[in-house]
Amino acid sequence: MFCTVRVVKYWDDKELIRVVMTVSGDILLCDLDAFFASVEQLDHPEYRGKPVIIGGRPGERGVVATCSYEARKYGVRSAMPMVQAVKLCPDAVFLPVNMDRYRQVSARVFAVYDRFAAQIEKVSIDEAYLAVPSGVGLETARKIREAVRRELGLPVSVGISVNKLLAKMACELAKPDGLYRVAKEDMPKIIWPMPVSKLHGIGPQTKEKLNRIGVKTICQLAKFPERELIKMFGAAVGVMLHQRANGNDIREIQAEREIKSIGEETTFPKDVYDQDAVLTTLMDLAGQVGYRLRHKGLKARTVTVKIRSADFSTITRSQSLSAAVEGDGAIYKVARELFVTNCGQPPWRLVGVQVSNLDSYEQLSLFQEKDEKVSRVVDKLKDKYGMGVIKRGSLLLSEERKKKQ
DNA sequence: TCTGGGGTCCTAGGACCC
DNA sequence: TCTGGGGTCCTAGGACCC
Repeated sequence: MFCTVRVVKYWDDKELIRVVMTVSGDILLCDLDAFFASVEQLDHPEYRGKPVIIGGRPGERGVVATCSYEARKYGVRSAMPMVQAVKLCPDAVFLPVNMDRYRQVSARVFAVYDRFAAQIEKVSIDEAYLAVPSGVGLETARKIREAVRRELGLPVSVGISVNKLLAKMACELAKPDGLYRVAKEDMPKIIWPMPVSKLHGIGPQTKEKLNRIGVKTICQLAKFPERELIKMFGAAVGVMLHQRANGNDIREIQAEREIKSIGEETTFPKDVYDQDAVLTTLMDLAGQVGYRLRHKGLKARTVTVKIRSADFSTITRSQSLSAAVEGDGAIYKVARELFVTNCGQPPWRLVGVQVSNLDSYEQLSLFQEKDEKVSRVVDKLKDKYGMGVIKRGSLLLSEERKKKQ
């Protein structure tokens, strides 16, 4: 990036070698406020100023994906069960997730970011880190906020600091619709008094564990002996906690990120007792995963199924293959086998299919050719007529039933 | 009050090889 | 009869994030 200082520290002879890197230059975290809700309010002026809750259908299984700040006043939060959101704010506007539309708007926002920074890391549909030269962070943030507001009508909050962690935390302070800069020297005054749960990377479990040993604030964590943290959380996590509490973060801006896995899962509207019905869903999911895999020009060596029972207990079972696959049928074959041998007793609540160990595309073996040719024809139909046009699942399943008889 | 769906990274044990 | 050390891969689960 702009300037790098490395300090290599040997700790306890040879147990741990730590590298601390200071990167100079400003990091911005741009986060679109209540993104899905903001887009809906933009597209539907009648929703403006009202509590808007986006997620699963009220009354069915599902959670809140995003809600507008008006809804947050009632205590509604992301990831909250829909049933609870309805109770808290029954008069809200409830909307389903319209991901295609949000992706469209997101692309236009990122195009604006592109004009202001050479290095951009897309974190999610509504969040990105930008690297800009040292000293221009604040000015760039103002321009970005102004441009996104003027050109797209959306509020975006921006955190500015010297690394990703502090930029992220600055952004939390900036929300809603603001900007905030945290200098490294501000750590003790601004960040340290906060509870540990506010530190990016500390979730409910780690918070509880820390609280039990009397560590409640980020300041206490920063001053807690690192080797004790390593004993409690393992080397990687222990060091990470210690570094972050002290405001150190060596993660760089990654413009291109390699895809590690592709997965699809479904929670049934009602628990399912019929194994064949689950297998039909599994086949459908395998088809969706295969479609995305091939579209990225990838093949997978590992297939994983996820099975959640009615009592919410969840297991995953995976199998790695000697040769990478990309065909719907090949993925399904492994997933089916894994499901049948591990599914336990009905009813089931959720099934999922995931592929990992990804390789870029290579020559087909004769053995795989037929399945993959069929999958490609199906892809073309889906591209042309939409995802619902054809389901190989029903076709393959009926063949399976014939075999059984 | 029941708890989505898409991911990433880490841990830990076991197999296997040299 | 007691027993190495390092490395890599695989598997399962868990924590966390958006």
